[in-house]
Amino acid sequence: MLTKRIPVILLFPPLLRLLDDSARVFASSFGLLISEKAFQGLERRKGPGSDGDPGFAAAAAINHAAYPCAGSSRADRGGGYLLLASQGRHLLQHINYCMHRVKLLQHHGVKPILVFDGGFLPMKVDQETKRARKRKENLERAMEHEAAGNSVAAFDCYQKAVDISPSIAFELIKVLKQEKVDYVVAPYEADAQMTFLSMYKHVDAVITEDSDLIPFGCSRIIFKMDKFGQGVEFRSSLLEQNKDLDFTGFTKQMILEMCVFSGCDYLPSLPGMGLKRAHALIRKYKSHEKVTKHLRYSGVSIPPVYEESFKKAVWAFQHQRVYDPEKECIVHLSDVPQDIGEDLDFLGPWLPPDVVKGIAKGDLDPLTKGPFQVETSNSVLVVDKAFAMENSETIGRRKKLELPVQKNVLTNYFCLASIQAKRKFRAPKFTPKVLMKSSSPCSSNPDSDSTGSDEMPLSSATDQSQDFLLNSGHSNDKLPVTPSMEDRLTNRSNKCLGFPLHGSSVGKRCPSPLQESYQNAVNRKSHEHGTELKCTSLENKSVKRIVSTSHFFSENSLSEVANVDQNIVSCKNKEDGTVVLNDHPVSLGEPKPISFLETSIKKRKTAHPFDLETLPLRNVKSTPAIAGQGNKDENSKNFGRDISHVNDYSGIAEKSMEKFVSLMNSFRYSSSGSRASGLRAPLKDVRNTCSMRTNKAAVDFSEFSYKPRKNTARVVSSPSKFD
DNA sequence: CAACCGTAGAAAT
DNA sequence: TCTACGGTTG
Repeated sequence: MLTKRIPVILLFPPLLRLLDDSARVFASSFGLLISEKAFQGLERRKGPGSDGDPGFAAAAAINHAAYPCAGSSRADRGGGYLLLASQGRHLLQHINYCMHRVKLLQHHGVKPILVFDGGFLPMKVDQETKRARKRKENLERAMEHEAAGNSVAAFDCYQKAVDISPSIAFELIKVLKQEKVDYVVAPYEADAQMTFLSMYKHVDAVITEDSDLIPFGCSRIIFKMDKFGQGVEFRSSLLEQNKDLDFTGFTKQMILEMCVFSGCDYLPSLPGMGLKRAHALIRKYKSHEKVTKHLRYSGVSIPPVYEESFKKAVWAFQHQRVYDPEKECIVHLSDVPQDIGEDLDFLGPWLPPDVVKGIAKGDLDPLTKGPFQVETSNSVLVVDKAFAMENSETIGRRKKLELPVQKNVLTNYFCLASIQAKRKFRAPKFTPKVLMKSSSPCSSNPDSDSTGSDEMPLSSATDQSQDFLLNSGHSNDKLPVTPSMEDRLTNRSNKCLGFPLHGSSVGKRCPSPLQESYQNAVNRKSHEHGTELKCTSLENKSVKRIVSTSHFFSENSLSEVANVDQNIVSCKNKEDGTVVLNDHPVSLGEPKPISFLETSIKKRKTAHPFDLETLPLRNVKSTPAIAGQGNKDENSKNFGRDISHVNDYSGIAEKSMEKFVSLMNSFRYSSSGSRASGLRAPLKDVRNTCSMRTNKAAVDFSEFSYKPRKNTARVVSSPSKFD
């Protein structure tokens, strides 16, 4: 998983752990934006390809990586073709996995937009070249091993020498084009791009594994979404209600500075400075200037460069260059301040509109800014062959497809907790009126009580993926498409957004037998999740672009899910007879009391000093969302604030949180238990003999000393550059 | 000085 | 995720 490879990112998951109230387990699938990182397992390693030649030119790397496969267990299949196919299998797994997620979201009426990483930010080039160097070393080592006849060791090194993610992205984009799923390749970082889309309400939420989205200021993030569509939701608006760390009075700026202090991609943290200390310091001194001042005053020697680097890191979070799909040009995430200086290249060099557009569409290599060097036809061939091979294998033996499993234990923990909670979860008594009209999946199906059917979604997920595979494999022979409301809707939304691609649209083919089996599986799953579907539809009131779910299911008249989902769509239509984006699907009446919050949050509920309005929202409106009324714009703008639906998840959330908190209680922050709280005076004037953690942005901390420890001397990196 | 805490590196996956 | 370590608290 990505976070294991990049220590810098590791620094933020602790923050995630500390979020309880604002990070809630949600039990329905929603959210509109998927980062490729959400599909973990997708990236074994982030960064350039071997030989310092980064990015998408990974096809060459595939050859290298594939080569040792011949010597491995797959040798029996023989030949170079197999080598590539073997790699293709990996590609396929990832693509398959991604598409499963896409379909899952689409099934729940969510329109995903996949966001890919683009070029490197100058600030990160150091890291990337280091990674590239390591890969090169591994490649050389692999060749040595190979020459020595040690194929196992060689294979190991070959694996380390390869960056497969660009090739996955490249192939995935092809599939996305075929499937008419929206995507966008960021000019630089996907995180910034996703934040941009979220900020300007092109999407309602971001699904990702990367907690960098928090310092970026993304207001609604869904972490660790599993294959059931469950995950942990983060809302910046609920941050104040967090218990483990007290964020009351924190502005977005403070959160950002806290994160930078504790270490980020753009700036390594000071030794001994972790999230807790950063939090305590920011809490007390409010701004990074005052914090550094205080640290210096306390005798900590901080290099003069630090403040400048700190500012740059903050700016990189705030003003990074991203692609504006509306204007079809490169823009800053937010307007740059005056004092930022002349040279803005550290935010990502400016790019001409045609280039950045080409990159966004996946037509241009974000690194070379030119056409891809990859031999497309070949790779297609390889992948197609791999598809065929995979299919014959999986269908023939009905072998369980090896989807990348979420290995993160925290994730698993959450999912487990959610599943456990789900077993005991009963339909909320409160049901939206509109939904009552149709046959509810819960009421009509005796199995809707999900007890004991946990394996089901698993297998259905597998089926689904396989089915998808099959379809993709034959995706050239597309069946006639009938124009529909959804199509119009789709076109419209695309037009207005200017995304590279089309609208979503899954179910435009006649259901194949496999598809039908998938449908059945989905239906069964839907029954199981009946109540959650209702929640989903509740959620959807704030979802900006709901497309095609009903279409998908309308071809399967048996689907009760379809009824529900169609209801949503029909509600969307009812205002003026045409499909309206951003409309409320259901009328909820009075906002419900928030039981979850009431029970688990004792903190005061004051006006939010956490200043959401500091964000450069284009359509800012402070009117609180009132469920069931208001115009469409308001709905989408205020989605982050209407938490009435929380009611429905309370059981799940409490259950999960209870376990979560007990597991994570080592992180408990109690204001009364003074030990952890408050500021610890750092050790004074002790020379920091240790080296810095290595793979971070290059900042010279040779002068710096802060809470040094003996054991830090064990750090491997030889600080030659600090000499 | 025991108990506890946060950080950081190693190990496992 | 696990664990060792140095540091703080009372």
